[in-house]
Amino acid sequence: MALRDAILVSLGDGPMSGYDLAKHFDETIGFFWRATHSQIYRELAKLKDRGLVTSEHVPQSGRPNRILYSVTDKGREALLEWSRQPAAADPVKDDFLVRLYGLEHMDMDALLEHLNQRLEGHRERLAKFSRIAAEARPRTLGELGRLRGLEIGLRYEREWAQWCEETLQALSPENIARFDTVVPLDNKKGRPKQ
Amino acid sequence: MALRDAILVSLGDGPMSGYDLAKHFDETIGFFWRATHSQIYRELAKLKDRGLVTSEHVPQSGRPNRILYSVTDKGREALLEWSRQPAAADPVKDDFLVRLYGLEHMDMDALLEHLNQRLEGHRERLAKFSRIAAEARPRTLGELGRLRGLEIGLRYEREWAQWCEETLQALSPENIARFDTVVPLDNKKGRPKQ
DNA sequence: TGACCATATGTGCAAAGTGTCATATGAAAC
DNA sequence: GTTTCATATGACACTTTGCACATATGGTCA
Repeated sequence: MALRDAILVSLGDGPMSGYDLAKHFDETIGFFWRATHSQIYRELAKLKDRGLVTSEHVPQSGRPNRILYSVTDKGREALLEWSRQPAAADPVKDDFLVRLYGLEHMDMDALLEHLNQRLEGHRERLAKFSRIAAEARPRTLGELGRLRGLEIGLRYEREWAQWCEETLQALSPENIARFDTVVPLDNKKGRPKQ
Repeated sequence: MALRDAILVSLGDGPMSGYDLAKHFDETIGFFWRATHSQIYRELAKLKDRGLVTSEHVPQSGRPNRILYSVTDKGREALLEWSRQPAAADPVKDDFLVRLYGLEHMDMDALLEHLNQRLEGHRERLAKFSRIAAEARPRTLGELGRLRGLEIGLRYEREWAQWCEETLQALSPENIARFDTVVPLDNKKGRPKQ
């Protein structure tokens, strides 16, 4: 139940509406935790019921009114209590690695293409994170923590990018040629090319 | 919907029972994908309904009978088709990084303790993966793919371990002393020590 | 003898998460 | 003029996931 806490942490930066939070989850905190707007609105309703946040209606002209949420003392206490609980280690769940595990049964051309796409994504995020990290000058504890988060994101993207390059090399036609002597039974239809 | 495919890939190694698969998910494929036995049994039932696997009852003496599942041609086709679909990038979801983001609102002592625990886990898995990788001599495409999977696991654990060390350093009492001038309002009860 | 463990397959239920639709409005693009 | 976009909140259906429980049996250990 960490969506609750991800929201409370986000509201620590100041009052936000559900819409703001959804954007915040897409951008800032998005590397660590994801949530859709429907999930967020539902969770906000629960948080309000339990008294962890308060809401305030802000009329707007032209656009729909906003509902600004703020953390209460009870909410801050809940956060503190949460931080004492053991942190759930996030299990990696990766489609692509499952495919690699069953490499013999896959469409190799498609796999290489996906690998290239993936490499590109990792490179882009690596460049973005590097740029932000280079300019960071943490002055508060909060900023220090966020910089450490950025740092693991950076390492993560860097390693994945390098791994993609290595894997593209390892799975290049020249390199897999010698493995092709072992053709699995079920690939008679599956791999017409090469 | 990749649990389906993770099961089909696992069954590519040969017929297995639900119980076998659950163990397989705990051990071999566990770094990429996780599933509990209840999830697996339910998914197997669905797969059988759709004709992607067949089942065979194997009587045993003493223990409950096993039900061995095998992939059908239709199942192999489904796998191949799946491998052509874009691979879903796995969103990182990490309690601990959310806490770091809201570092000002957390219990620092507890956080440092969790960080140490985490470091230990990463080190253990790093050692384990290194050991396995050192002995690997891939002879088939499948083995090559599994080695590549192991390689990213290794890199992942290595970077996390290093990051934990760096972060422990960065959040050591000496280093955060100068940040302590900015004491958040809500920490009056939260951080009695230090 | 009784508790517990490993094997083996399942069900029930609640929580968590995803995707789509509904509603409302002004501004900009075509 | 009509579509589309950005803002803004919410309902609803659906799937996925995880936990606890149910059932069955033989072996091990205290």
